[in-house]
Amino acid sequence: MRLRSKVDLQAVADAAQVHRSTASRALNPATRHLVGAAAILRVQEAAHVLGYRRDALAASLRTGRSMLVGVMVPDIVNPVFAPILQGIETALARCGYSALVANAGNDAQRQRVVAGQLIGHRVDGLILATAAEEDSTVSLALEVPIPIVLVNRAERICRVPSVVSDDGAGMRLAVEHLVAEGHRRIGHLAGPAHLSTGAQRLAGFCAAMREAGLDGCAVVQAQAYRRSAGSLATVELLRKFDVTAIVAANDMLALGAYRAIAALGLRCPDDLSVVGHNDMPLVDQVAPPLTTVRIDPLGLGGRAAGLMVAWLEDGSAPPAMLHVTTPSLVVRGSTRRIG
Amino acid sequence: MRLRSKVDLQAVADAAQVHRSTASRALNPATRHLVGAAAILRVQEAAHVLGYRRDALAASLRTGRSMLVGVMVPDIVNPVFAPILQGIETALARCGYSALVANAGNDAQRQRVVAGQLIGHRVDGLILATAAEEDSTVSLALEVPIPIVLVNRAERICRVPSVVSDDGAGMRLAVEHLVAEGHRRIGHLAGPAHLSTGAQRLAGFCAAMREAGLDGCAVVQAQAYRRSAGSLATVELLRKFDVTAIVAANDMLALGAYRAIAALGLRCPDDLSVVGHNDMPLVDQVAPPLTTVRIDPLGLGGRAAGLMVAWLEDGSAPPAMLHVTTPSLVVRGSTRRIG
DNA sequence: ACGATTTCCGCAATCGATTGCAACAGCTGA
DNA sequence: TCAGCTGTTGCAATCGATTGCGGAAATCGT
Repeated sequence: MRLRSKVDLQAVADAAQVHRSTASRALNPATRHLVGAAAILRVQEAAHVLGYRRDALAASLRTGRSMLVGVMVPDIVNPVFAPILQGIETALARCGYSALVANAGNDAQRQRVVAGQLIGHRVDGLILATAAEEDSTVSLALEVPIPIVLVNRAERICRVPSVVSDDGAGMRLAVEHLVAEGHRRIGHLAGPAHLSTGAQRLAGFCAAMREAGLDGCAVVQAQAYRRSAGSLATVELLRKFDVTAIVAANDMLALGAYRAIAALGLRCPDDLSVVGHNDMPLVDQVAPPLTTVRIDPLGLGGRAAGLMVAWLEDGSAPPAMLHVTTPSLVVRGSTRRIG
Repeated sequence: MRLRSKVDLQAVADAAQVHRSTASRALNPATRHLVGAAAILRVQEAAHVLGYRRDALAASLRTGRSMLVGVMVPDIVNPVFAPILQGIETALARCGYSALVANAGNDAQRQRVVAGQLIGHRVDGLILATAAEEDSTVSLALEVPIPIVLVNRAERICRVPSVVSDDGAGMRLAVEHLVAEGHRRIGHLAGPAHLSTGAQRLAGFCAAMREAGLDGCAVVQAQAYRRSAGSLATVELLRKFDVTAIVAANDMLALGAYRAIAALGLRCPDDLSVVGHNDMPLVDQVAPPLTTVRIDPLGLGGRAAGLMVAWLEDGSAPPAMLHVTTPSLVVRGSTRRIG
């Protein structure tokens, strides 16, 4: 006597006059061929009539697979991550997986805790958009062990598959564009050094400047990828160096630079050109429209999810290599020809 | 003989020389008082040494609670939803719950499918940011039944607890501001009529116009909350009506209006004032900075999550009422005094 | 018509944690 | 000394679906 007459597999089986196991097989496309046509019909009919809903939880317990992939982002409000998430979700969905998204913040310890919770919920794998150059959550995943893929940010030494935009190439595009527009004194608004995007873009900037025969030491580092940090760093940059253009490690920092420039009574691009990085949503409509390095966030997310699915289906870990996508430059109104 | 020597509760119990059940109780703060102090110590020690990780899945199967709340948004890339999600997540986390976020798109049928998947994953409740004025996913949830709360968008007739911003008040703020600035001929860029935000804001606009003694029939409806739809609708609005100001149902539409205005060779705010709605991230830095109605997305999300948790903990459904938060107006550069 | 296959289906174990029930030890008070 | 109580612990059932194994039934060939 069940008060809450839940429709479980048993109920369907009873209604269809077959055994639970037969009902299970009839309902699962992969095992359906083991069941007679008449039985399949009866079971499907019964399931439909009773409004049966398969309990993924119980199935996961038995099969050991949840069809869930945990995705960690540092800050869901940062528009950069939305399209990456989108790319991950659609790619996962195509293969029958869902994303369990967690907003983990920037603190490494909290990230580990959150990862632990995801693992506790039996996610089949982890995709991190949070990785630091030396990331303890990656270590955790390797210990457990659980499949893990990095996206957007990679570790310095590559321990797991990672898909990132070519940060060096991106900075070269930015610097070459500015040089072509007549700029010589170019500053860099660097991101946090413990993140690959911060470190790689700084390195790329310096390399590009050297290649152009310029001195690349006009660098100030922002504390975080936030507008406020970008403003602060810009003020410092302009105080220390005499530049005509700024390459920011990130669109958020570039927007911070906009504010600082306005606050100092200067104008962009008349007094100062600015180049961002990521081409995140809406930067085409800020004032002035931001010239920026476009990464392909949907592609990034899609490839990361693809690697994860391949890992899960194949069962063996893919090589711990860097998968790099090439960025492009979108020239808008924040850069101008000088001299 | 287990090849993959998984540490389950049994392993911990063995190491601590107690029964599984004792180990379970010792590890659960709520039942710990039933266990002797010595045993607790041994169990905790063993769990720590073995690196035991509680399997939330198995626990959920037994207890019937997953501590997961499904959250559906129509478009994760739309920056409006990020802060709402943020609010939901932090409020849930404070109570030990996590959010299972699903990007369901705008199609009602797909939304039902996604909701079904969430339910299949045994989420304890559903929070919808996708609701239409008559929403079939809500019907689904009521049938199942499963706790459900609406956020940002409500149904026309309130079947479940819903927390929304006071759309009527928001439009009144917008219209009154424009009237105070000397505008008389004001148009409305309406959102989709099947969404409460579209319908309520339209109604609010008309009411506010009437109150101001003005004729409020300069209305064109956008097909969706996207910039492209906003552009199209704006072109039509300006073709049909001679207005000096536009109140958009949504910031995305307002940004679309910006584009259309520029494309028509006009300028904002010189030729046309524009007011948005939501104050989503970054609209403070578009050109010109958008005057908009600020809703409190974190508060919205937080209250929705709070209602959900109360429902889950209490066990009985809270009244199916509308919870309304009052918006405020943020005056920036897209509106100007005329006459 | 009979043995050999193939097809279909039921049985029971399994995943890992939780929890009602009962047993048990040690203690108190009569 | 024993009934009764309290505080701990063990036992076994339970949540719901999956799946290896073996047997029954149906089909086929000769």
